[in-house]
Amino acid sequence: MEWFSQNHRPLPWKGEKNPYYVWLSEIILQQTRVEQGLPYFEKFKSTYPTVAGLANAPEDEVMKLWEGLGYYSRARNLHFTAKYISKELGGVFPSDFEGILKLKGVGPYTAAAIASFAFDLPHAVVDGNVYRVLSRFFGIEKAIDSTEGKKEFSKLAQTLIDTKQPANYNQAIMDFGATHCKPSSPNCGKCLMSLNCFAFKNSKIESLPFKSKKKKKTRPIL
DNA sequence: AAAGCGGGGAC
DNA sequence: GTCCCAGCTTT
Repeated sequence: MEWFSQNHRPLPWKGEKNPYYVWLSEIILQQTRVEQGLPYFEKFKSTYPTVAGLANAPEDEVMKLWEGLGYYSRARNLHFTAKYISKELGGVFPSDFEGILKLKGVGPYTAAAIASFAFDLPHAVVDGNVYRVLSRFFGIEKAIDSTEGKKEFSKLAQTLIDTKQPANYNQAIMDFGATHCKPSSPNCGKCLMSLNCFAFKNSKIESLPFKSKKKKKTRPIL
């Protein structure tokens, strides 16, 4: 958080408290780089300023707006959930973790993100950035793509969160992973925590985090 | 537990 | 080519 206080990336969803906008940004950013998702967030926000607007939009219009972003089930679930919130929940976004997690297209990461950013609830996010930062700093070699590994990281993350400012903590650790503790060529040279970092001290920056799954094979040439 | 889903940038 | 990205759903 000290690092974060002096390394701000100004992004339109930072500090956002409207759960609809937080949700929208998080769905768009699933497995998607910030730079790629940014214009889509602006498009959706201006086209559908409210969840009711999104709910009332025709399906093909929503899909057309999503075009080019990939993982199209996200768009279908986005539209479905907007209709659900608008029609079944009276337009009121769920405000507790369990309720948020029930929404179609919302998993553990996104539920924690919405809970913390929009409602200041102390749920730690665990995304690709968090896996990387925690595995390196604590020297956790358990596979991040295994059921057991996910449980362990999630449990650890939850013990680390600053319960007084969960939104700021979650933003900080993800930004730190995205721009400082990067997958390749992390900026260990000027890292506030390198002297306490297991991976840095043991030359394991390149081998952490550990994944067990084989690389996806190229399609055989027929 | 493993597979399926995508476009795109960095190396 | 390979890896990874503010992951989730289905098998």
